[in-house]
Parts: sequence; structure tokens; C-alpha cells
Amino acid sequence: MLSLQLIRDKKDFVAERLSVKNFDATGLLNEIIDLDKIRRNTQSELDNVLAEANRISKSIGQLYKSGEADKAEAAKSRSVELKEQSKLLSAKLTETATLLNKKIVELPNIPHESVPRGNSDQDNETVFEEGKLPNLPDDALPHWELAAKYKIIDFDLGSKVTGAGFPFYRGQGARLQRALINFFLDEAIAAGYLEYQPPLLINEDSGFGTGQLPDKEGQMYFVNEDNLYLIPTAEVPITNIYRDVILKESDFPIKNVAYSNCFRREAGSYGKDVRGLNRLHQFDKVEIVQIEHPDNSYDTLETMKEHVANLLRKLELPFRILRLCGGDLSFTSALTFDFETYSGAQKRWLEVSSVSNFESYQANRMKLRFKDKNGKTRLAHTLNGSALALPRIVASLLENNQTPQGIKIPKALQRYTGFDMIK
RNA sequence: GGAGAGUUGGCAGAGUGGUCGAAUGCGGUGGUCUUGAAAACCAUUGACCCUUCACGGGGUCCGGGGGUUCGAAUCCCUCACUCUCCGCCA
Repeated sequence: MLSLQLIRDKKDFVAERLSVKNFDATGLLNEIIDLDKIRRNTQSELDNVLAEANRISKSIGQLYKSGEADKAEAAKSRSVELKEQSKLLSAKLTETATLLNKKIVELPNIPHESVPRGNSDQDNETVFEEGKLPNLPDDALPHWELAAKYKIIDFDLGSKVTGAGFPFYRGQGARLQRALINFFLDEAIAAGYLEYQPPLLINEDSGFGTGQLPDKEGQMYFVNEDNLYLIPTAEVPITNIYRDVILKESDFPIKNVAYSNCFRREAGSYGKDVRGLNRLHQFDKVEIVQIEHPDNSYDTLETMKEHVANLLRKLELPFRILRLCGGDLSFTSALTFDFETYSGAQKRWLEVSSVSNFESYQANRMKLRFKDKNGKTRLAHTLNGSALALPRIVASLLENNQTPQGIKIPKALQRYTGFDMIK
């Protein structure tokens, strides 16, 4: 969430910046300013009432001790009056504060100044492209047909046992999954990230902290019996490690990596976008998360981008990097770069990673702070990125590397798969 | 799943109705001493909100929420979590 201070000081600036996300905030901002005024006035009134009540309560004890019971009784009745007042004021305060908070949370993060205006993925800016696009014969197969041909991924079996979007990986397919996970984890560890294995279910507070709740609960699976959500990404448990934490400046940089299954309901998706591995309800992902000093977060974002780019180079996949436009930027992000690999048989670019700086937006929601050199408590910055999401990587690998003899495994991966060809 | 015990400041740990935001110890920070360091000694050491140009003043917080009372860390209810024993189990 945005800080109230920023909204108070620079309302017009906030409105202008949010318009880049095609978000008209003017009405909401005015409501927030008004509620804030009411809240502060109410707080002051309540404080005064409580201050008097405290004084009186203390005096009552004294009065009884010194035998002035009649005075004590008088003080008591005044105290009862004050209590009535404080009840009313405190109810008003809670109500106002709750509403205020609800409104602030409705504001998305303000985009970084480099974010281009735009409405959809059509307006994203390609900032980098590398690698040669594969030159496949006309009869090249899309990955779902390759998966069937080599019996390495079984979508129908998944439908039978669970439902659409929950495939089985089999034989060399299963081994390839395991290889990619280990490869990604090893690369991250070599780059200085600390490995975590997070819980796959999270509570409501965690969902709120990273911004999935309250608005996007429809995207998560919910376990009603225990009031827990299945994680849509390891970002949620890993970032929430630092919820309600005050770090020391010397704790930076915090670099964590986690492999996890990810669960997404993906309600409303259809068509070619969901064919095969393109969009699943359960998939595997290695996620990197960093907590940073505000001064360094954009340098860190560059470093994370470079890490992801190197993974794709080692996998010998052609890729490009997009700077997301305002309209395509997520609610919580200030700046996001998407990585896409080219999938030769489908002849389309597939998003395989998303690297974002959330600045203090998540940190403010989850009260993730640090003490700076002057002893002042400030909000930290959070960042994360996929490094990488498996399914579309597998799709690209299968399609681009298909040969009449089988599917070639990139060199960097062979020591993890134990084979150089799927046949 | 059954029975019981617990949750206090960065940590350990006292406190069972009034002067307790909270003893004490450890840790942290600053200082004295020292060539330097250690030890010793002295001081200081939470978060949040309102108010003030500032100095300062006021308020809230002893797991979360609610209640009793003039007054709650202390009593009651409730939820969460932790621990112990029993049961079950990868």
C-alpha cells in the first residue's frame, strides 16, 4: 500500500502517476484525505478524554487511601461519564480507521518513471532481444504433440485423476522437470541466494502482505476447512518471512530462492493460450526474492534481470525482455520486466519470467522495515522474479530442439538429466 | 483426535487488581579508563498514533479479539500459536 504521508503531501502527483496505470484515483484520494482528517481529529479528542480518565483513576486510589471516600465517589461518577464518551469516540475512531485503511489498500502501487503508458500487452516495450530464432521444418510439432509422441507428459491422465491443467510428467519428462529445478536452484545458490523450502499453504495475513488479498482471492485455491490458501507462487511465503520484521541495515541484501509448486485457478482462461503447457493450474517454479535498501533496489532489479538472462543463455533459448506498460503492470508492482522465450512450433513468444520491484508497496502492507544509519525506522523494498517457471521453458525446449532422432537437451542441463536426447 | 501447561520489551525472566511500559540479568549504543583491546564503571536502550516550527505534551500496545471494574500484564470469555503426555501416522 502507498504511504499515507505520500498521499497527504503529494496527492496530485499520486493521481498523475496512477493515471499511467489507467487508474483514476482522484475520487479515492479525496475520500482518503477526508477520512484522514476525521481520524486525526477523533484521535485527538479520544486522547484527551482518556488522559483525564487516567488522571482520575489514579486519584481514586489515593483518595481511598487518605480516607476521602466521598471525593472518591464523585470522581467515580465523572469517570463513568468519561468512559461513555471514550466508548463512542473509540468506536468512531475504529470505524474511520478501518474505512480509511480499506480505501488506501484500493490504490495500486505507483509506477516507476520509466514505465510507458499503454493499455495492454500490445504496448509493452521490447528492451532487449537475444538468440537466433529456430528454423524448424513445416511439419514441426507443437510441444503437446511431442509430449504425447515421446510419452513424457500426459495431459489426459491428469484430467482423469484431477482435472484440466494438472498434467502428469512421466519418464524422461519427469526427469527433465527435476533437472530444471535443480539447475535453477544451483545457479541461484551460486549467485548467493539462500535456499528455502516454503509451506505451500498460507494464511490470510500472508495473502494480504504480498497483495493477493483481498482482491485476487479468486485466483487462489482455498482450503475452507482450515482457512488456508494454496500458494500461487513462492513469493508469498518467502516474502512474508519478513512480515512485521524490523531489519538492521547490515542485514541487506537479503537474497532468498525457493522452488515450489504453484497453484492458480486461472478462472476465465481459454483457447490456444491454455493449450498444453501454456497455462496450468499446478506448475513448478523457482523464485528469487530480495529485500533491499531503498537506495539499492533498482540496481538489484538489474542484477536479477541479468541472473534470469544468464539462465536462458545457458539453456540456449532465444529470448526477449519487455518493459511492461502501465496497463499491463500488476497492481503491486512499480516496474516489471517480463522475459519471453520463443517457442518455435507454436511460433509465439511465451512468458517465462517476470522480474519486479515493488518498492515499499508490499513492505508497507506487511510492515517490513529497517533501521537506517540514523536509527530511523523506514520501509524496505521488496523484489522478486521467476528464475524460472518450468512449463513454458519445457514447451520451448521441446519445440525448438526437436529433430528426427529425438529432442536434444541443452548442454548445461545434461549433467542434471543424465541424458542428451529424449527419444 | 484426547488431557494438561504456557504465550511479558532484541533475548532470558520477575510481576496475580491501582503509583507497571513494566524489576533484574544478558545483549545493543554512547562515554570514562587504556598505546589498543578486554575487564570494570557511568549513562542510555521498544513500536505505533495524535499534537508542536521546535523543546515538549498526550494516547495505545504485556499473543489477537471481546468482557468485568472508577482502574487489568494481573479476573472472565473467545480465537490463534507453543510445549508436555496419550492416541494415530509419512
